[in-house]
Amino acid sequence: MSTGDLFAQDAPCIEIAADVYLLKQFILHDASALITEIEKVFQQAPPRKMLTPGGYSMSAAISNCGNYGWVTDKNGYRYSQQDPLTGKHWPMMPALFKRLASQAAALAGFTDFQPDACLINSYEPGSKMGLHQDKDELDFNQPIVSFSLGLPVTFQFGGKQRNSPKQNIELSHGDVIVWGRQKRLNYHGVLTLKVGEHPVIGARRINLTFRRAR
DNA sequence: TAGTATCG
DNA sequence: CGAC
Ligand SMILES: [Fe+2]
Repeated sequence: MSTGDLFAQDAPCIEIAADVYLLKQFILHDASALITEIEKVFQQAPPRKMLTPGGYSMSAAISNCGNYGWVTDKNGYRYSQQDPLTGKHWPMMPALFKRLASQAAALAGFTDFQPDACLINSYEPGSKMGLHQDKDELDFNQPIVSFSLGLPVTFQFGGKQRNSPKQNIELSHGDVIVWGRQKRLNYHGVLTLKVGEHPVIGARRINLTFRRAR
C-alpha cells in the first residue's frame, strides 16, 4: 500500500456546525461491499413507498435492516421489529454496516454507538424528503449516522423549528454525516434528486440512516 | 407536515 | 426550482 492511498480511517471529519460532522468519502472504499449487502437486504425486504399518517405516499422507497425498522402508515410513525409487507423480522444488520457506523460516530465524538436500526431510503430522480425531525427513538443522547451512496443531493440541515434557517450541504457517493447532542432533534431533509447516472449504482441515491431506536 | 399547494 |  502506498501512503497516498485514501482509506476510511484517514478521511477528515469536519465539524460543519456545532455537533454536525461531515466525513467526506468516509465509506468510498467500502461502497461496493455496502451495495452488495444492500441488495441482499432488498431481496428479503424490498424497498416500498410507505404512506404518511396523512395518507400521502412518500417519494423515497423504504427498507430496513437490524432489530428495529422505521415504518410509517395511516397510524403514524414508529419502529417495528417486523416488516409490515411480509410479517417477518427485518434482515440482520450486516456487520460491515455496524462497524462503519460505529467508527464514523466515534470520529464525531460519540463513543460506543451501537445502532439497532438501519433505515434504507432509495431515491430516484424526482424523489425528495421534506423537512422532519428524527424523534421516534428512546435515547436522544445517541447520534444519527447517515451514509450516502449514488447520485449527489442537497441535504438541508435546519433548526428546532420547521421555519428555522437552514444550511445546504451537498452529499455525494461515499459521504457520511453525523449529528447529535444539541442538534439531535433538528429538522433536516433532502431536495429533489436531479436526473443523473451514477457509475456504481445507476440512476438512484441510497441513504442508510443508523439509529439507536431502543 | 418523512407531504402538498402555491408563489416568485 | 426552491421557499413558504
Ligand atoms: Fe431524518
